[in-house]
Amino acid sequence: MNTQFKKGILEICVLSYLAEKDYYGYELVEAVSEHIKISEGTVYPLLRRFSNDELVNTYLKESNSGPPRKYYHLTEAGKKYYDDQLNDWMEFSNSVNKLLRRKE
Amino acid sequence: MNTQFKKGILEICVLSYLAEKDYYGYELVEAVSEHIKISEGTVYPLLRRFSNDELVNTYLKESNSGPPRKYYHLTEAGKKYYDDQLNDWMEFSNSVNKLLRRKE
DNA sequence: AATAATACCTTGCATTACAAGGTATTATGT
DNA sequence: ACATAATACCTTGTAATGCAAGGTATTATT
Repeated sequence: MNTQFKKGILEICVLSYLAEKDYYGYELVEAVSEHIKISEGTVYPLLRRFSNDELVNTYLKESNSGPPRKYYHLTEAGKKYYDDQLNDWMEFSNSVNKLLRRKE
Repeated sequence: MNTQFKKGILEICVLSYLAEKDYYGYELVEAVSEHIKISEGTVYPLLRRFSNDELVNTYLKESNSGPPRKYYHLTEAGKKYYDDQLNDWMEFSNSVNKLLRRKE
């Protein structure tokens, strides 16, 4: 799959899950990857950015089957950012589809 | 509009026009920009790549209202590449939409 | 003669995804 | 007990692409 297509979209995908409930990083990799392959090397830096921009806050939680997990919780700013990005994406993909179907 | 969204897609947009008829660079900027803003600094390097990969061939034609125009013509390889890219894009955007609507 | 419009082009920057590497903990197989 | 796999975190360097900002040259307009 064309890697370039993913630019900017994987961010929305991750936010979409975080809008539902708190996730830890590894869990997000698996969840998103059910639909679109995303790498750990993509997710962790992305979550770090969210954290720096205060779109999420984080907390650690012990696991009984492995190392401790770092959970990410969407802030109000994060929810707003998600809504905005989602709107932009819808507009964008509509524009692309209109362009591609302009001959009909 | 989020610049990242455009990565890889503008290529398909340009190909979509070239699949119809021969265009010159400046004309492509205007045509695509009716739907999605694309810069000259994007189009010319992109067309250069197409040319290097032999997805297009080019010819010059005088204009009676300005400098000569460099036209781009899609090769057979270019058509195939366009079809493939279009398929990938459809698959990709379907996957994204499925992910975003998974809760319904 | 000066400005705008057309048409071509390049350089350097910003952004993001990923492969490939690493560390540490717990589970499983032998 | 020991080795391997699975889980879970992380970083570094590379590749790709879009764009702003610059440039050149031709023709049209004022």
